[in-house]
Amino acid sequence: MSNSRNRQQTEASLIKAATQAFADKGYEATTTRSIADAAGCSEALIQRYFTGKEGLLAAIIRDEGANQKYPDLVGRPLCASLNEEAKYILTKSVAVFTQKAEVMNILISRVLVDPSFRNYFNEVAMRGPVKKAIILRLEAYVAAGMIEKGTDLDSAAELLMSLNLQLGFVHHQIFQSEPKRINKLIKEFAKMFDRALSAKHQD
Amino acid sequence: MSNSRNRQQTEASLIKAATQAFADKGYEATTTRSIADAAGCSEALIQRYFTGKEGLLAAIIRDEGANQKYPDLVGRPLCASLNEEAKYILTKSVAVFTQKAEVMNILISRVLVDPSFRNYFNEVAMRGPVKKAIILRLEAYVAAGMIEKGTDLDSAAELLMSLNLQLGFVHHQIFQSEPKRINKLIKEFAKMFDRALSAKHQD
Amino acid sequence: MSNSRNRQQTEASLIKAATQAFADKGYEATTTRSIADAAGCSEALIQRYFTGKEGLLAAIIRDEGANQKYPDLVGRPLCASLNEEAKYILTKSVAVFTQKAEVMNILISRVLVDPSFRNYFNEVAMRGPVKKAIILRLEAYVAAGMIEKGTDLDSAAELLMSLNLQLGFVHHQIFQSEPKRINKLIKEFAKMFDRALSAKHQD
Amino acid sequence: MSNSRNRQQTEASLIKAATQAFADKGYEATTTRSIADAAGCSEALIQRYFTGKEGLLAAIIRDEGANQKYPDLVGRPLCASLNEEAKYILTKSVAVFTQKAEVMNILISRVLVDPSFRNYFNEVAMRGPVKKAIILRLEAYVAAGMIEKGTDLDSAAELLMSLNLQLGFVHHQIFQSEPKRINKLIKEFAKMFDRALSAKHQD
DNA sequence: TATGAATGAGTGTTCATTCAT
DNA sequence: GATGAATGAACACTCATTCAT
Repeated sequence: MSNSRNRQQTEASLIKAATQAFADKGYEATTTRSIADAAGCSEALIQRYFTGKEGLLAAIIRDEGANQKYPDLVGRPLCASLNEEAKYILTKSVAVFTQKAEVMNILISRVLVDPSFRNYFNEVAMRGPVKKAIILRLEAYVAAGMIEKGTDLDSAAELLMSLNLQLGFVHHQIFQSEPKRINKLIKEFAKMFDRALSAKHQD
Repeated sequence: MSNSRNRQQTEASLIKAATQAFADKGYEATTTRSIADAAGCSEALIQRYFTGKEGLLAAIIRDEGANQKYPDLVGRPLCASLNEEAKYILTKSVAVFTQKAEVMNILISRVLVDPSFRNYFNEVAMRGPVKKAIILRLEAYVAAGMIEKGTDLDSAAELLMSLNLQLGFVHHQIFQSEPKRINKLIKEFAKMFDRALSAKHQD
Repeated sequence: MSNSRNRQQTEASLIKAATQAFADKGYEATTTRSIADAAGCSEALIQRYFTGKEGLLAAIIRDEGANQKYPDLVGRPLCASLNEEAKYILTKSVAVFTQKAEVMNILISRVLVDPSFRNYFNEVAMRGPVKKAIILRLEAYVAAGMIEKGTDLDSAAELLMSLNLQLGFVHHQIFQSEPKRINKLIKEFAKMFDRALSAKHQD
Repeated sequence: MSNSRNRQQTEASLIKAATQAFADKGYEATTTRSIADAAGCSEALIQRYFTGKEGLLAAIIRDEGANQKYPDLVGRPLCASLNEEAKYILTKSVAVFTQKAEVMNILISRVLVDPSFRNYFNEVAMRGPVKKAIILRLEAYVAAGMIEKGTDLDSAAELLMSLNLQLGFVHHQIFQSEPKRINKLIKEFAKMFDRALSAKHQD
């Protein structure tokens, strides 16, 4: 790792080490020295490559944003039921939170402390695009007559995102609930979501 | 203010000042000096009274736990509908989050960073007692035949708590959504909750 | 010196140590660590008492300005000749430069590097008051008929100050010329000054 | 600019950039990186070509010494009066200070801080040769009967050099007095110099 | 040869904490 | 009991320099 004379590789090492450390101990409690040690390079490179600790944090989030894609939410054929759709979205969400656990932790903990992160978190990083994609999806179900007319889709999307947060962050990350428990909740949440939104069948 | 020879009063001043500061800037970014200045006393008293910065944080959370009560969740007569019940609980929750905004912020941001706070957060401070109260409440509605039989009450409680978090913390605290918007969400969430849980009427 | 629990004394120690160090090695090459060591106290006190290295420099100069007095230039009876007056002023100037050698060195070397010091040096610290005093003095000699009419007193004052600098700073400080040599120069400078300014006697 | 494969050209660029920077901000406050940037080449070349920052400073001064010439002080015919001679020398001096402003600034500010520069400044770079030239010149005026017998020429030369410093450095460089003001001072200084040294006419 | 990646010693500064008064 | 003087370990960051390529 060390002295590799490969800037991109060194930058990647630093980002990886910093991501881990920030997620574990928090941004403030992490020292640049410990990051450099973990990355196997000199502390000064944090200054040179990222113009300091704060720039390294920014790079982590920027990187994450660049990699973030929600392709499979939009382009999929409709499910046979809202239950299945909800199950899919919640499962996906937990998977995303799992995969990006560290960055998620960093982002959320910064949002609590640094007001300038709020907008980013809300509009750019997490909620904005996800919410839009969910609403588009629900509109398709409305068009297919599967969602009760007059349902407020914005609120329905908020409800789904609320469940996403509950499962993917609160349960998975914070309480580290077991997969079995989480799957049970996904199943039940999906069932309730279905009942709450599905168009009532007429006899 | 200082030299008041009144330990209890000074302790209270310190706790109040620290609560504000920790909530605003985060625990790590808050200096003991700024706390002492705001409290109008000497920095050394933080050491003497609370054995340091960390002890002051502990005292804040201990204090909060001592004051925490959920009296009106349990002893109330049942509502006429689940919609009204949900509206009541969600409104109450937003109010509680509003009232205890600072401590909530501190607690949640510590949970993200310090594993030792997780248990406290889960079992003692927030979720444990609230969840139990909600489940008790829902059981009463089951007994009254207002909730569809076979509904998983634990999951239903989780759903309500998820909405609590979404409204009281994510919207109210983080995004600082306007009351109008929050009330709209409460109304729609309650409607969906009602449809998801209510026993189906037989003709 | 150390742990004296006497703030004023500690501040004085720091100022003394810093004055010596700044004069010897220059402001930039002096570390706050070395100053604190020399003063026998903790480095952190430089921050607390003077808000940093720069504040310590400012305090040194402020202190010097506060102590600076030119009482004997103005209130003295006129000398019997301009030669004696010049001798007096030049001797005095060398003495002042000798006494305030360190601060002089610091001030002048900062003037060369930091534009914000120029005004202070010119108007406040050195030239302004001294020049005014000299001109007042020369005017008295004009009134006494001892200075040739039509002599430009401003230029004459500049000449004297130039000689002051040459003797007190260039010779004494920089080249560290021996006292004997400096006294010889004082004598000759005074003689030339006398010839340059004295009113011509009419036969 | 870079990769020019022309060592001499690159060396010259570095010297020029460093001269400017050292004069503007001082030696210590100037970083090798900023010099390399301004010179349009790599930082490492400062090490290779000049064995480091200090060597670059030495090269600047060495270069200056090599270029320094005072040809027109010696070989000129005598002026009609000492007034004119002084005017010539002072004007010349201001011009030289103006032209070599950067190196002058560097040299003088180093003299204040680094004892090893003192000898160089005194004997080699500035005073030695200039003073000798002035004395030679004054001796010619003595021989021509234009300077009062018994005048100490060494002191007279010191006086002239003092005025040189006052005008060329203190006024022009430090206080940045306007040309008008400087010319006025030259005229008055020359007048006083003339009166101080000129042989008295016998009737 | 010239570059830029990399470094380590050292910078001023911060801050929770200790202790004499 | 309360203060403020004092501290030391740690902090992010700087910079002239080294060295593989």
